[in-house]
Amino acid sequence: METPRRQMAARYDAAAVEPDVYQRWLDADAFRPAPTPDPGSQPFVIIQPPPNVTGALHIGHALTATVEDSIVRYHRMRGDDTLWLPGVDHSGIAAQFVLDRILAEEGESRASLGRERYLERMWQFISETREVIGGQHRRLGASADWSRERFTMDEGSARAVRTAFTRLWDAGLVYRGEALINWCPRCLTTISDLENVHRDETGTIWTIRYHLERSDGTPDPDAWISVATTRPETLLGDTAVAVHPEDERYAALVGRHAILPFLGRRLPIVADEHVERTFGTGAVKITPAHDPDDYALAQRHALEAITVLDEEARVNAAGGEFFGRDRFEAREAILDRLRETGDLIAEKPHAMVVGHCDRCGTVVEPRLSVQWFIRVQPLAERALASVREGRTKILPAHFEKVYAHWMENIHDWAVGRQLWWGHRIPAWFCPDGHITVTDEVDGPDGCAECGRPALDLTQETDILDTWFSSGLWPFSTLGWPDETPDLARFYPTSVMETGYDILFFWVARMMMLGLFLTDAEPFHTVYLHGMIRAEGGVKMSKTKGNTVDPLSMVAEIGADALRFALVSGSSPGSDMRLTQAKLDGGRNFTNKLWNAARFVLGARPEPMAESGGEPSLAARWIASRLSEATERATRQLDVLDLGGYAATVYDVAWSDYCDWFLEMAKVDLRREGARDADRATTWSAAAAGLGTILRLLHPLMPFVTEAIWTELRDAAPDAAPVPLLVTAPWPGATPRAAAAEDAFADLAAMVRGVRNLRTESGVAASAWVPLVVEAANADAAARLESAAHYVETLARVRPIELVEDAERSEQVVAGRLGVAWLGRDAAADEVSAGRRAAQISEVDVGIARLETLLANESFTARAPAAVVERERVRLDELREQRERLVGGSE
RNA sequence: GGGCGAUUGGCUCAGUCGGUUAGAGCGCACGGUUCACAUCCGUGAGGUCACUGGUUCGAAUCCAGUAUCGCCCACCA
Repeated sequence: METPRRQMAARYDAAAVEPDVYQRWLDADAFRPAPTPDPGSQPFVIIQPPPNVTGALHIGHALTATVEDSIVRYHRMRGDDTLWLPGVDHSGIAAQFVLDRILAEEGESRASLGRERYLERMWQFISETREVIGGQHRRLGASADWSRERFTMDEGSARAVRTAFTRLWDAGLVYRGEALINWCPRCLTTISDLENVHRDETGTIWTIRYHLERSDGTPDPDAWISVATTRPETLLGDTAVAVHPEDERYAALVGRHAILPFLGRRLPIVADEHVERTFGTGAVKITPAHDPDDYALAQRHALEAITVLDEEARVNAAGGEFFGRDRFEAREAILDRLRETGDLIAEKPHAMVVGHCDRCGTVVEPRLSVQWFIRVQPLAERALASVREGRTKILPAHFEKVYAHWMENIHDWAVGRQLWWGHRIPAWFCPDGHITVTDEVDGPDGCAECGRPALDLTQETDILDTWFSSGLWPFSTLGWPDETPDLARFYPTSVMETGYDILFFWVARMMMLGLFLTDAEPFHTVYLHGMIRAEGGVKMSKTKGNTVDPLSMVAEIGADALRFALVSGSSPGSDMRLTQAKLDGGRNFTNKLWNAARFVLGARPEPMAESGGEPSLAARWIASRLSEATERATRQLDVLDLGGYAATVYDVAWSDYCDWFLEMAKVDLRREGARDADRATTWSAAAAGLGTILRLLHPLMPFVTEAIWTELRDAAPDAAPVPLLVTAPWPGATPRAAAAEDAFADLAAMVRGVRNLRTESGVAASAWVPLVVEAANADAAARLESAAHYVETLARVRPIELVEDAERSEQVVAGRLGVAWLGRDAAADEVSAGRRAAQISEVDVGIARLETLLANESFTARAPAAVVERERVRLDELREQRERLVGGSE
């Protein structure tokens, strides 16, 4: 029974093909793990790093999706019990930032709406963006199990958050206390150290006189101590001046007092070893409520801390005449007044680092307040040990050092946020000051300490840092804290794939919380990808207008082409440049595959005979090459070397299969007098090879391979034995054919040599010219004869004449098969003389080098025998080649 | 101030725990209307692997140092 020949479209139309293919996968329910795992299968689980809900996906998300999807599809084909669980992060502060901006455009604000209506508005906003994000992942080909899609603000996450927080509290790892935290006066919330990003800036350092107190308590106009500061406005909160205990300049002053300008406050002069004598004047003004160093010093000396800035960083009532001014206005005003009084005695430029809010860029203000903290040292120790002892591996490995360094110097995590969008801290205050923490969704029954009824308690209004719920993600998504079947089956997970930029923010927190809460490493491998940069190696940013939008790329060149461009030439942890040339390369490769398939399907012999006889050299060779490529690709995917894998499949598909095999297959198929059975054999080999390539390539380029698979399945059921490629098994190991590979190598060398001869001799590309060959020996002659039909077509030479001891042209090519030169017609076109002489001297150089090497006794004695032997063989070959080149003419 | 990484043809990158002639894509030059593909095919030019020293029979690869670039961390006013 013959299948009618199918006609593939002349051009691959990704925009038309991809949505249709994706729908077929969904219809087949291809992305969901089986209801029960196959016996003997290993679980393979990736939990998707949840993108922010705040907007559309950018190119970094496309990279994440591509890498994860490739790995997941590979494992699915391997027959693993594979789950890729997708989700979205509520991204507290970022989401509020975006929504606030939208509200501002509408003339509304957080304040005008109030907490409840604001949160309603947020849910409405994010339900739209969540849809968009899911749709975009599907366009990229993400084979995630959408039925398990999660959100960090869904009820499951909320429950996990309450449980996790309560367990940390019960273990004494959560505390509430007064401390100097990073405050963003614009976002109006605490931020963590990680969200406080330091930038180098050139500021000014001013030197100010503080007059000393006289015995009558008034400032002495003639005696002072000079202090240096970069933040004059904090002067209002000064409560001391500090000097180094061994600084002789100030020794006499320690114990006395200075008088604070404007406010008249008495400032004790204290001695503290942390003061650097050589910096500034050697005397430091101490503002405990607005500087971390000063705060620490104040603790040592039991100094008062006076807050002089309000939430929005304006001078508060404690600031006297400067009340109500913004901190930077106040700075100028204070400097002006100091100039008036003559107490500003120096100002000069000063290189310094200034902390800014990661989200909005505002200069962070250290602020003294009562906050929730997680005591992280005990958590960090375990997280560190897991990596040190190899239970979790980080790729690339050098990030293990970065991780360790951070874990070793970790500070407590200020985890409360004065925001609305997020998980409210499950803590209740009792009028008597007691704190009750509970994981009960409805709150506690009463105060845990004094038993006062629940009605008297009020819940904490602070919410948790977004990264707290993200830190639970690998297990909260699987049902934790319940012992769900998914948790039992899929946890711990396998690979955590994400960008190195959130190693601390996220990976470290997952490790710490995961180990504490589940007593297991949440994943065995962390794969960190690099950042995508624009042409020229610069950062992509919307303001620079040099971003690559993944979705418009998909529309333009297709998801496969984009995916290929993102992965090829990349290595983990290294940034990579996404250039137009690279995108073109992906598009070209997609096109190449499509056309190769179009050729193969169009070349199907009709009617199709039974296969029979020996497979041709081309067929045996490509099978062997694909076997090698399969082994290599498998190895590379197993160690997550995506860039290497992409190169492997690209090379075998383009160079081996298309450039050589298909051209040789054409010869076999079109050869006059070929038997139908042989044609069938060759075509089957072509179809089988195509099937293998499709399977090898499917993880990275799922759409085009699936589309071709559909066609191939109809034409060659043996080559495409299952309905959908997405569920096809990964190619297995097949035997290599060393003989065929060697035979091909010699043949290809001959073809290349002859092509080169033609070009150099100026033979017209379309011209058929005779070729004369003096075979190296009888075996070579036999092999040449049996492969003559290939050489003829591939090198466009006809006829091929085998000779012995003939007079030869000066234009020859020499190889292991023998020496060849173009026949009479071409000889007349010779444009360069002495090619043979040049070849001989080239061979002589090689011979000389090898002779020297092999004469070196320390080489022959110390190098491994196999290496020495290889060099001996090579020398023999070159000597033979020289013999043949020289022939009888010398 | 600490730490990490990079440095390979004009550009972007590979280079398999050292093996002697360093690869690919793009770009470039030349040639091509061969019935899958010009998003293509063929041929070619182009690299003393940043520098210096060391280890070794042998170094792009290992070690030390230098330079340049990049990144991360960091409480000196």
